[in-house]
Amino acid sequence: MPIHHQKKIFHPINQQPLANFKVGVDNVIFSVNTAQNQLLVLLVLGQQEPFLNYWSLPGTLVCQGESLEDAAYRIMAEKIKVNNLYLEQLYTFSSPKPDPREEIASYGIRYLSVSYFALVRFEEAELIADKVAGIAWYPLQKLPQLAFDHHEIITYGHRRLKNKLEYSPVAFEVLPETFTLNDLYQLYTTVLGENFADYSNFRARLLKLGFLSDTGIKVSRGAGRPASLYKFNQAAFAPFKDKPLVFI
Amino acid sequence: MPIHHQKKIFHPINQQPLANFKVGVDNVIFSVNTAQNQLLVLLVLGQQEPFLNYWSLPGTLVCQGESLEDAAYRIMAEKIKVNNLYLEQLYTFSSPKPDPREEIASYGIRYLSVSYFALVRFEEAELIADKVAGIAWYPLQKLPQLAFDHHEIITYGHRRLKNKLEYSPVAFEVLPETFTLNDLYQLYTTVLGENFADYSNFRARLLKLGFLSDTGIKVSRGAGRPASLYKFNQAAFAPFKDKPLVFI
DNA sequence: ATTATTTATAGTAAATATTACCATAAACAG
DNA sequence: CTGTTTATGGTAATATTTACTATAAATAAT
Repeated sequence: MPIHHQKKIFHPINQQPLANFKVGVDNVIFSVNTAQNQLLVLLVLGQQEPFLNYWSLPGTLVCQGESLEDAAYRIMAEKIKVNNLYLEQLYTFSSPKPDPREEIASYGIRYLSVSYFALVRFEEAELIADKVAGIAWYPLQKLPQLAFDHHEIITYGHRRLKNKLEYSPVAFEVLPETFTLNDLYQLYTTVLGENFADYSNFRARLLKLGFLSDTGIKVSRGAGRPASLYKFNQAAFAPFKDKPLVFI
Repeated sequence: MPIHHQKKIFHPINQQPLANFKVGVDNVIFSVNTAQNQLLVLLVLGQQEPFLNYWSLPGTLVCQGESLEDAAYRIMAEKIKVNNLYLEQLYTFSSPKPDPREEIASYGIRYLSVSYFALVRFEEAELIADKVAGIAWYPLQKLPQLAFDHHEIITYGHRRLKNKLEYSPVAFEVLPETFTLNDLYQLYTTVLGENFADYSNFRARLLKLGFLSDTGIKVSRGAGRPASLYKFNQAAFAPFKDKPLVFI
């Protein structure tokens, strides 16, 4: 193994020694199973210490020449096959303690975790079980014990998802290409909870906005009148871009 | 100078060499001059390369044993004397290129900038000119040329400030302890632009919410009927906490 | 001193949006 | 067939938003 000599560097003003960091990226990947009305988070089972036998958020350490976003997209590519993808930075978590991984800790190197928040379509997402002891969608209500502060990160991600849902058309990143208005409604209730506008008013509001186009295709799911399949119309949404728009 | 031996560490999966980082914190500190209706950002004049003679956001490198938030508060304490303070994390910016500072770059160490967003009361904020070539409030509309991507960070911070103002009582962190309803209105127009509810409706809306208490004290500023000084009533605001509340 | 101007404050009527429902349509289940 | 279920369209009551008017209390001008 090559040895890398590195001078200890001091703060130019207060002369305190600077902390050395490795930077990791952890993704909170959400998806919604519309059939079962479940909000899901993707977790992986750690294959080595200190994550061994613990479920955790899919993450990676940032390599040379790689931006944070690069790393976040790399995680996505390594874990999931998907056509459509929404990704944004969530929050940066740091602890003043050194990294828990022995090899890194022994050099007093600290670990910084930049979390990203992602949405994928459940129906078209294919998990890649390569190189991990386990990978699975977990319902947000039934999370296992998680490594480190990953529970906190997920909570933070869920809050962001709720906000996004209310103020942006992010729902259509999570729904299949075509969906019924009930699918859309169920998505909102699963993510936001039960207490908002009733179905009838929700329908009226969304249709009035005019960026949902009826495909004319009807689907019947068990009993009841068949529902129309709708499509999100990107062009018709354009006028609302950057305008504060409340969906629910 | 002590020499610090450090093994080159590789990614456990893909065997790529990991990047080494120094982490910096940069604060976007906002304030509002209610008298002149100016939204201000605090800038410092760099005292050494590569910031020499460039205005930039007040920032620092994270020292050993210091959390990101610690560092952000340290910047505040070093630059400004203030009783009241609002601070939250903004965004983490990274470039895949090594740090531009020669000493750091020579070791292939990269620089990660975690930005924080702060609000202080202009009237009670006392700038500390210690150890810098210059420190000053700049109107957001008249920023000088800035070091690195600091312009981008400020733009991002301004967007966050606008959102905060619309959905949280953050205005009262920036206003003096007591203020007229017109002060409040001017703050909103300065930050958000002219195009929202007229003054009369703005007043009615805010007063109806019930968390502004009239101190009974009147102030006369030039011509016109004297205005009542109001106070933000933290207790009366409590019921609105965590509820989606649109102010404008 | 009187009148005009300025700013603060209160209020109101029309337009719009929200809410809680109801009625009917179109499927399935018995 | 008849009841049940889900989808869809609609309506009346209520609440909110918006544009605007009126009055009060100060300063500025004549």
